[in-house]
Amino acid sequence: MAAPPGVDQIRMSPRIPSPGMRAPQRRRGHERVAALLSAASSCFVEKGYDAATMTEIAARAGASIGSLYQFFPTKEALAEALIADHAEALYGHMERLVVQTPGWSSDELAARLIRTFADYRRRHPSFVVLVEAGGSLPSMLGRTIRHRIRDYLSQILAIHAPALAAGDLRPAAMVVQQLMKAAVALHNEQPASLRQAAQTQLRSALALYLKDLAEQRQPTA
Amino acid sequence: MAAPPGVDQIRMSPRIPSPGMRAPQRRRGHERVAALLSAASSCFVEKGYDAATMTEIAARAGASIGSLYQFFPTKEALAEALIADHAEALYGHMERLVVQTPGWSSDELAARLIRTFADYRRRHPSFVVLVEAGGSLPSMLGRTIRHRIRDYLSQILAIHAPALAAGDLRPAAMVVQQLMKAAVALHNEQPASLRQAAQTQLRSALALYLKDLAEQRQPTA
Amino acid sequence: MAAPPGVDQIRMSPRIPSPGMRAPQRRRGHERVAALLSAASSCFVEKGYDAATMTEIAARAGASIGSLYQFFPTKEALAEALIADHAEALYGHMERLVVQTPGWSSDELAARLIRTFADYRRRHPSFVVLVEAGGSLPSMLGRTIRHRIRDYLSQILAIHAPALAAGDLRPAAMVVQQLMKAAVALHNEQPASLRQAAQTQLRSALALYLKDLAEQRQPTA
Amino acid sequence: MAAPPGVDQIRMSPRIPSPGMRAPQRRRGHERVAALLSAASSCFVEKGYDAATMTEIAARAGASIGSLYQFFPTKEALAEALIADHAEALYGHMERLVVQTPGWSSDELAARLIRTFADYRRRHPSFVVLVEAGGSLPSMLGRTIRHRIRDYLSQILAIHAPALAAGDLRPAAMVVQQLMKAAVALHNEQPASLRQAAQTQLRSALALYLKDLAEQRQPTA
DNA sequence: TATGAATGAGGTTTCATTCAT
DNA sequence: TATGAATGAAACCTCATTCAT
Repeated sequence: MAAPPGVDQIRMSPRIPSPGMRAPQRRRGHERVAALLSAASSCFVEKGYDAATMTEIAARAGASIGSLYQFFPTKEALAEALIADHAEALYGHMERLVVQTPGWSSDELAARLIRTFADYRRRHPSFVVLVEAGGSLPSMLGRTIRHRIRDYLSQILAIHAPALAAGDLRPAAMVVQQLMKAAVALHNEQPASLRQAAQTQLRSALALYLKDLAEQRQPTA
Repeated sequence: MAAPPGVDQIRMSPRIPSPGMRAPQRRRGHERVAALLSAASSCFVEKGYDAATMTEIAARAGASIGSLYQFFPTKEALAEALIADHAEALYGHMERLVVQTPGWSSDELAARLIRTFADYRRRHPSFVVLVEAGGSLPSMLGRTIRHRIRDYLSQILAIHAPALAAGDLRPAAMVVQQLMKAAVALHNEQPASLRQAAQTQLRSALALYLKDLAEQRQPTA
Repeated sequence: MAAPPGVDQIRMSPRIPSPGMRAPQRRRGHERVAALLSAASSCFVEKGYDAATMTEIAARAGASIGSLYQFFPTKEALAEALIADHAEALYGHMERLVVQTPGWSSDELAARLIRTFADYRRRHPSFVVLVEAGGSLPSMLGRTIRHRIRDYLSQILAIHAPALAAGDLRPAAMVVQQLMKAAVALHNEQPASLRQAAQTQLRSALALYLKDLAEQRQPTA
Repeated sequence: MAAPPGVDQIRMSPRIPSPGMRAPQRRRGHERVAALLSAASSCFVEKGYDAATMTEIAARAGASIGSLYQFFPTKEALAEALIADHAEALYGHMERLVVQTPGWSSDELAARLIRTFADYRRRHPSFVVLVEAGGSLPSMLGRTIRHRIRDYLSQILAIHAPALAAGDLRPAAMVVQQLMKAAVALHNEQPASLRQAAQTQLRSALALYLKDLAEQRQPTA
């Protein structure tokens, strides 16, 4: 189930057309779009949003530049289509986590959260690149997604630490979110042994924090 | 003592020229270099490394494009000079922290670490932009600095958690480093009340982790 | 059949794309490429390789600068495409000379050689400029072509002076090649009467040399 | 007596100031000028007239750019000063040849001519570069020098071939001049064995031509 | 629809030359 | 006089985007 390196897993099934993207009408069109998104993804990962060029993306997809613009009217639209695709997948993961949270200890929850995000980042490397892309990609999508992820995390925390004051929910979710980013960032570290040790440590830090949240104010009850 | 928004604090005293930068030799030159670095810093912060243009940087510094290139032969050299300057300041902070660590509890250490990094990021916003800049800024400096910061954190942990197994030192330092990045990232969040609550939570998470490290294996003693 | 002054004769038929040049694929593209090569040729002749600018070449061809770079990714590639075209023509002339050599006296051979080169230079003025261009055009093509021309001359000499020692063939060819360069250079001289007289003299010098080569060691036979 | 490679032999003795060059007033100035000319010479040889930069020339001479412009108000003036110096040396050689011509056979004359020019080019490599420099160096000096050399050659031919019709003198001188250029060009050829063989051949061609000139119309007398 | 050609503003960088100290 | 800073026109080249076939 591993993706070829540098190529994100993009849904090839009929997609909800993102805004700014013309919906392909036929089978042939779908293949094109998938190839274009895949090419875009690997370009963005390898060179970053700014340095990736529409011409090269088209070439890598075996398409002409005109063809690329037929489906994605701007570079930004292309990036946003990718982000939207990736976000959809991430939302799915989060929803599954929310459902499963009730049965988990802090240790288990910590492990699942970190594994989910680390795996996601391995499978969707371009997501990170695009969401972190500086002022050059002036999309609001990143912000929206971050907030939605934060919502999922809030739900999870509400389940895991039911006694937590309502006002502490979002700040805690923000911290957990940052720890997820950390888990993702650690994936770049070399050598592998160090990376794994660090990930173990991070899991431990997260577990401690989650346990603390879960125990908070419970004596009050 | 706060810097004007978007303008990093740049040393105006005679600088150690970074590699690739031509050193000014007259007073006029030093002033120019300071103005150029300051202009560069704000441009990079506002637009990111790629989108910032040499032309605008020169204009903002009230200099001609030729003047800019007199001292910084490439855009990359300019960015690296900035990074090097900022890194020097950061090293200074870290050294002070190392010295002070012995007297601190986990709570105090967590608070100091987070405050140091959050303040630093407020004073040197361009540092973050440049160190995180993607493939477009192909400098190795970021890597070097990250490793050196990690060294400082290892020292701090060795003092704070003397019983920690030597092999766990660096992984733990990596985790702390990621938490510092988190503290820095939280500085962008709005509104302020949420940001402060999140920072409190982060401090708590870090304190828990540090305490856990400090207590580890101590029963053995 | 004379070309307009300063404009080389460029093949308008589908060209073999030189290395580094993107091949046009539509009719419009072929016309563009021909216009661009022609404009480049006259610019190079008038100003030399260094002083000719891509901007002016594009303008002279009635194309935008982007169009120029679409087909020739660098100034050097443009020059090399020109050189390669011209070289092809020159090789054709040389092959015809080789075939005809057997029937000629030294006087005739001298006249034909000189006429061939002088005519060629009148029709392909940019060839000379580009092949002699100094370090600024770091192409290896010039070298290659020079050697190949020398090979043709060696063949001609082997036919014309069959008794010549094999080891003397290439040195003699080099001398003949230099005399060809001289014939080409004389084309710049003014006034015309002087030029013609000089060319007559040069023909005579070449004829003497060829005759001497042809007679060499023949008593041995 | 060999010059360091790549550095022309420039007169260090008080020089006749070229037009456009301010005469240095004192000893110190002379050294400066000599260093600057030497640096310029090697730069021009290595990179060609266009690619050589005033900044690098100054740096190589251990001088500041301001200092360079103190003595040579433009790049062109610098090149012309160099040319003028070299030309002076060449004129000296030619004058000595003229004086010695009467005693020489055609073979000897050919050998002497070729040796003179080949040696000269080895000692003054920048002369060739500058005189051949294309439209970028719009000096008339090259033309003037070429004509003066042609005059010397005419004198030599008048002595060596006294029966030659007056109208044939200059055309013949032009041909000899081209052969000298050939001798100079052959100096670049590799390997050395081939170069020497070619030079022998060239000497033979020149000798044949000179002998022919000398014998011409003599039966008439 | 698909393709490749066309566009041109704008980016980085160079360098001869001038100027102020 | 000597130095290094300042200048800015202009060079090469890129690339998102549009157009014509």
